[in-house]
Amino acid sequence: MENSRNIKDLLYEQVARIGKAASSPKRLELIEMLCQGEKSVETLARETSISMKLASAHLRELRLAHLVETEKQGKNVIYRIANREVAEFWVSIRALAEDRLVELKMALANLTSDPRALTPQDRDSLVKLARTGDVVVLDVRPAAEYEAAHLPYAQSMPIDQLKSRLAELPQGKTIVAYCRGPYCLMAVDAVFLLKQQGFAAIHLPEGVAEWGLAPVRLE
Amino acid sequence: MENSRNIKDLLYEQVARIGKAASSPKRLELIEMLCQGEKSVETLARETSISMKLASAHLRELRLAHLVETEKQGKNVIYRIANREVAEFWVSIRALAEDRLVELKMALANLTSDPRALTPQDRDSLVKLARTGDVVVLDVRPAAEYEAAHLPYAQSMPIDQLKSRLAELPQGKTIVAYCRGPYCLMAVDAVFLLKQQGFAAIHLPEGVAEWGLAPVRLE
DNA sequence: ATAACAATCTAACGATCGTTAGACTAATAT
DNA sequence: ATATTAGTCTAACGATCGTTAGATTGTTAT
Repeated sequence: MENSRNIKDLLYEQVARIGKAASSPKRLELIEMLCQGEKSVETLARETSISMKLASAHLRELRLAHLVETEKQGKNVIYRIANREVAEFWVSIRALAEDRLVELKMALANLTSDPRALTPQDRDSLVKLARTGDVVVLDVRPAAEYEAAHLPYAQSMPIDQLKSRLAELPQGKTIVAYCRGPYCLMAVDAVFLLKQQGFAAIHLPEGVAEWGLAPVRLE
Repeated sequence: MENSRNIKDLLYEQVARIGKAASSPKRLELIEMLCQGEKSVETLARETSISMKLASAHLRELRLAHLVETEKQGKNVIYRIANREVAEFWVSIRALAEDRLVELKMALANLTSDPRALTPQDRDSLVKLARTGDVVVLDVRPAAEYEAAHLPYAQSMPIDQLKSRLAELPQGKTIVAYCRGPYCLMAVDAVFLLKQQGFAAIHLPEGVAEWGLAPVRLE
């Protein structure tokens, strides 16, 4: 019957709303930013290198797709990801893109020769090494993002403070630096700087979203 | 530096290609159809109620995003899903849509009061019951799709043959009918018919994609 | 009250997308 | 060789989208 066709059209149309939200590069970047923690429109615009007007327009789309939520705080509007499932979706669509699109695979290979992703076992080992203090896990994102969520036993040292705080780091140990994820290049820069200064540094191209850690609300 | 901005733009743009492919209702429906097994453009157009020209145009987009592959067979072009990851993505974006979009949740609730999804344990139990023959798992999709992939111990009985083949079904046992997935209504119709005929029938709103079963190539 | 600021809303532009029709290509059938 | 069938390519239409500018709404500071 033609009725069931109408029902089907309606169902697929709804799912397509999510696809549409994920069809713009800037909206994806905004989602990744929000996976790091809640942020104001101003901050989001600055971090993604777009105007506040454009950021507001894109965030509106994400809000209409119920992927993000807002809260007014003084004269700022704070955006946050709706729930953990949104972060999982971001990781999942990115994984499919890296699996299917050769252009993306090559761009990432050019970027860094680091291992692309850790297996769950790798992660367990890393956590164990970090707990015992055999390696130092360094979170080089802004402090607020570290507060919202960070990898187990990680230490906060924002990239712009790194140079002046090198003395806090132990000389003999391996340093594992991470940031917002594989498309964020702060940890790449950090490793470059650390190696220059004689440290044994490794780049971990993952972040809290990849580890399934949802950011907490901050006051 | 502005250079890292260019790199980032490039990376997010690639991921957005996948989002763009998933931003059209018809393309999503085509993906779901292909999750059932490989099909010609003609078949895909008929099953999704669109013209062959439009189907060809949409399939082209999916091909450019490397989500589907083609093979020429005589004067037909056979489309198939690129790999299992694509099917997983379809299940994942649909899950997010059902989680976030109230409209979708309500539409599905109106459609049927059946349980929405089975837990892994539920699936194990069902397989066990099907193996021992305590329930009959009925695949009401076209026979070719059953051939390409089907749930464990399922029996093929296409919806259009169901009425004439009722004698093949045991009277006392519970019959679990499934089709292409929660947005496909063939199993709903089948259960309606079976109940009318005095059978104890249940609708399973899942399909091979939800069970992580990749369709095999047919000759 | 007035000014400054954060953010949204409205309107507008060019670019892209969904859809359809018509010409075209390649494979099969007569 | 001609006709038929399956599918793609091109061009074109209106609709939607991304982006920017200008006006507007709240909120805070003076």
